[in-house]
Amino acid sequence: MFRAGGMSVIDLLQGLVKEALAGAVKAGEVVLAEIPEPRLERPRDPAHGDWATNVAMQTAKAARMAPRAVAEIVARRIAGHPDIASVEVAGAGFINIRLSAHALQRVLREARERGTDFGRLDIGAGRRIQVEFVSANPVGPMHVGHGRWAALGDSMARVLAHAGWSVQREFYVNDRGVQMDVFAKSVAARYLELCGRDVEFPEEGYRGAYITEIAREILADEGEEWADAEPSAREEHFREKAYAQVLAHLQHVLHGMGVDFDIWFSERTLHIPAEDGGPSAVERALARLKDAGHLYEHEGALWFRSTAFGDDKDRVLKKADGSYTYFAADIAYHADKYDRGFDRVIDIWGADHHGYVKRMEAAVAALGHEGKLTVVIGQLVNLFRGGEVVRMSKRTGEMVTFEDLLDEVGPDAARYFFLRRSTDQALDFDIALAKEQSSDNPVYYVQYAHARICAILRKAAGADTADTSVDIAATAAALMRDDAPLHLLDSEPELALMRKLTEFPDVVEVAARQLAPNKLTRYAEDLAASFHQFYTQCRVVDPDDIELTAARLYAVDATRIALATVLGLVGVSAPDRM
RNA sequence: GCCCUCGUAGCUCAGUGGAUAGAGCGUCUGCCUCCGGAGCAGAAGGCCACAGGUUCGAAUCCUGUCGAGGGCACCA
Repeated sequence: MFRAGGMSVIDLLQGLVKEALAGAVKAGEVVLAEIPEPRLERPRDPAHGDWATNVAMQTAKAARMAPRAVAEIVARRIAGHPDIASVEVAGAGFINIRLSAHALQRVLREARERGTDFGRLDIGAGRRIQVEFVSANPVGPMHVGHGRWAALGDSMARVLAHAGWSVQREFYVNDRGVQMDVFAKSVAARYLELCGRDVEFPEEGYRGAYITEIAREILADEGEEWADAEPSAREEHFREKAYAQVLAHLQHVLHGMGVDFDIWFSERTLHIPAEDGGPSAVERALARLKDAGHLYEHEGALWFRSTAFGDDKDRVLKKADGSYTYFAADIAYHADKYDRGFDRVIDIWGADHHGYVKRMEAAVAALGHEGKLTVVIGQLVNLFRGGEVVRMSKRTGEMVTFEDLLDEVGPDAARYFFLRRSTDQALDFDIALAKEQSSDNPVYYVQYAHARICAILRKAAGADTADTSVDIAATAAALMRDDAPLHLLDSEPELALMRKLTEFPDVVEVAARQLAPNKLTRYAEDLAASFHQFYTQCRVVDPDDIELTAARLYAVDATRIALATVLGLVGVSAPDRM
């Protein structure tokens, strides 16, 4: 693991510990065939130091020594380094390390100098990764779960990019199949009703009011000419009109939350013949599996032997009637992804699709890309309003859509709440809380810290603290002194703030590796808390102490940059004023 | 019935095999002559669902039981 740009604190410590252990081995104090990569962590209890490593426990067995004995040897070799204030051996063999104020102060320069690149890593090494998410059927409005998956996918994409991957966002459009037909029939039925015709609404049709809206628009645009048209022609025409309208709507709503896709991939294109008239993508994918010996025929259908790759049962790809299953198209779709050169593919699916994971992994393995697909299961969202469950009826189509929610709580609160829970947890979303502008609402807590910093900067620049016309970046740049005496920052709240800032690159790494954007919101709240504590105890702008003011302004601005950066990864705005 | 995910403070949830298991909300008590009180400090609150196992060490890994949600089509 290495990081673009400067060396982070954790890298420094890891290097120190490893060097110390290697030195001990070389000197014959410890006998080890292999030096492990030491793991550093922030202890929960501050009495255990700033950082701790359990490397002595990891190696004690192989070295045939007591863990504490190994720890003592390593500790002795680290002590005395200018970045280390103290080293202690504790407990079963932990090595507790306290950083010198000097080492902590360096993170402020790192943040200031790197700006929005603070915490940027190179663990992706420029490799290409695709995140496919939302992929809602273009037959109606998105539900709230789609909104959560949109926030998840987009934030994952952001944090992966920050970790050095080359990221593409993709939306798979299921624009063929039974649902599209039902959709078309539903619109046609409403249209005929509007024309005063006596029609029976399809039993399994979509009953949402939006269907009538679409029908009404077609009627306004094209009149009643379709009422007497041949039914199949009418349905095909309506399907395309309605599809285009819904797709545009999906794009509009997602854009409203700051989620924009690079590619909208049409399922239909997988079924049309190649440009040279050759076989379709689906046919090519099946041929590939067939050549590799993974297909067989049974009872008139063509099957994929997915059980050979860990699936529960084999799956049909081509039905007895000659048509392809959805799964066949999905295999072709994934084959296409890898053909496009992605080193890794992430699919975010709703919890209702988790039964589909094994077969998809089996297919990807059969195509020769084992291990390059990660399916993330996004759990659903339960809506509450002031503690009361918001009831929805699928039958009547009455529901609170994602768009409704976005209109009511706004994109910042929506995204922040969607990301606060781990991905595999069902989410209880309280609309009343998300709208509340108080400390009960974590998104405001974090944004308030940022706005508060901006107010301090305005104050320091001699402007009114509430003057919105002040350009914060320019103000900060003008105020900061490269020679600010950072060594004055040695009180506990100041040190705590700097310690928290040193964690940021690590948070980015963990969030990217675990595909866990909820680590970002948690960190944002921790950092905001550290700042608020600092603010309460440390007066920043003090005309009687120019030097301390310069140093604290430097720390405050480093915090502003870190807050803005982490909020950027979450996809939430960092307001100058609230 | 089989498969997947989840059971952690009154509530909502963090917790990458490590030390006395954490946060927010809620409850109770304090803090504004001072840069934004949308803030800060403190108190109370736990058999990490249960039972075994793995090891120096388990909320975390394995097995079983109980409970919650979801999935089990030649649908998409």
